[in-house]
Amino acid sequence: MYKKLTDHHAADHPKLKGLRMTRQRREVYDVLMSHRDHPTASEVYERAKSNMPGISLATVYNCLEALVQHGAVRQVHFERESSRYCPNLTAHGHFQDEKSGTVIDVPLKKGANLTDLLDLPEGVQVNNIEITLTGKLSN
Amino acid sequence: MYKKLTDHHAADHPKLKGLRMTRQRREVYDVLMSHRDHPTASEVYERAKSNMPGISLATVYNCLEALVQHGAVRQVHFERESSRYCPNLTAHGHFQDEKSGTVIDVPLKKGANLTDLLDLPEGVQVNNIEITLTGKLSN
DNA sequence: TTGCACATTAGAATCATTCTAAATTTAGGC
DNA sequence: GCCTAAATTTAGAATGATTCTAATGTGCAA
Repeated sequence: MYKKLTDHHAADHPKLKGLRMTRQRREVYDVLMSHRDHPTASEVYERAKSNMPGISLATVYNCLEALVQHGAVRQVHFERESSRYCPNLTAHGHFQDEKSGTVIDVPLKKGANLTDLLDLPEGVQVNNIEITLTGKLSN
Repeated sequence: MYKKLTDHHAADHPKLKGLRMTRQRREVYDVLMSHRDHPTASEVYERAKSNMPGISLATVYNCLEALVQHGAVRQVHFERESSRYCPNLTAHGHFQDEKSGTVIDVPLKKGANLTDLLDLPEGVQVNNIEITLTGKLSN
């Protein structure tokens, strides 16, 4: 007998409709929702193992990809570092401190529309935007 | 006898002051300035070889890094694809067509200041900004 | 409850990039 | 022009994140 998959979890988010809900995907999603920092796949793997010791790294990659595909989670990239994962679905960018590597969300100001600033060619359809800043967090 | 390094080249750009100018760095910089698309290191390598058959891929990586370090060239990243290199030093973002992979510059509108849109914490020092868009180029 | 399309898994494979250590070259001082 | 120290180039090995493979397991619609 397995744990019933209908128990309440963070994973009951509307964005997850249509995604086959396995224990592993639920666990990976719960890890992202509960920490809300910007973990890499390996960090998600380490955290997921504490609840689910048998989960594999390949599965963590698979689950993260499925969640990204379904728009439940966003991928964040700095240079060519490991991808990081962010469950914040509002319009925002990311700032990384050069010294510590810490990543924080950078909200867009209310009513701000990035594409207003950009001189895009006619007729392009934009599906994804990433805004990444790096620098020093002065504290 | 080598080709004199004082011959006129695209590489005489002011941003190159203070950078020891080797034949290889000059060649790599010339490749970037003359095509102005957004080649990967391997693409730069292929192009550089036609003028300088003995150049190595490791050297192309080294030269690109030196140019980026000196602010003469910028690195552009889409997801975790190979880094691409861009000699356009004005404030701009990049758009990648999902089908062809083509990358184009996206200028910021005149007078636009990205950080006006962002809700940055007090006292952060921003050293680099990347704006990357992906989608479909409808033509 | 069952069937099967889809998921998970361990380990191998891939591939961009960095590292290593030896040979070469640059730029500056004479 | 020549010499030297320090920086650069080079081929090939190493690294490391991610993806692939093929065998096993499972969610869920009927």
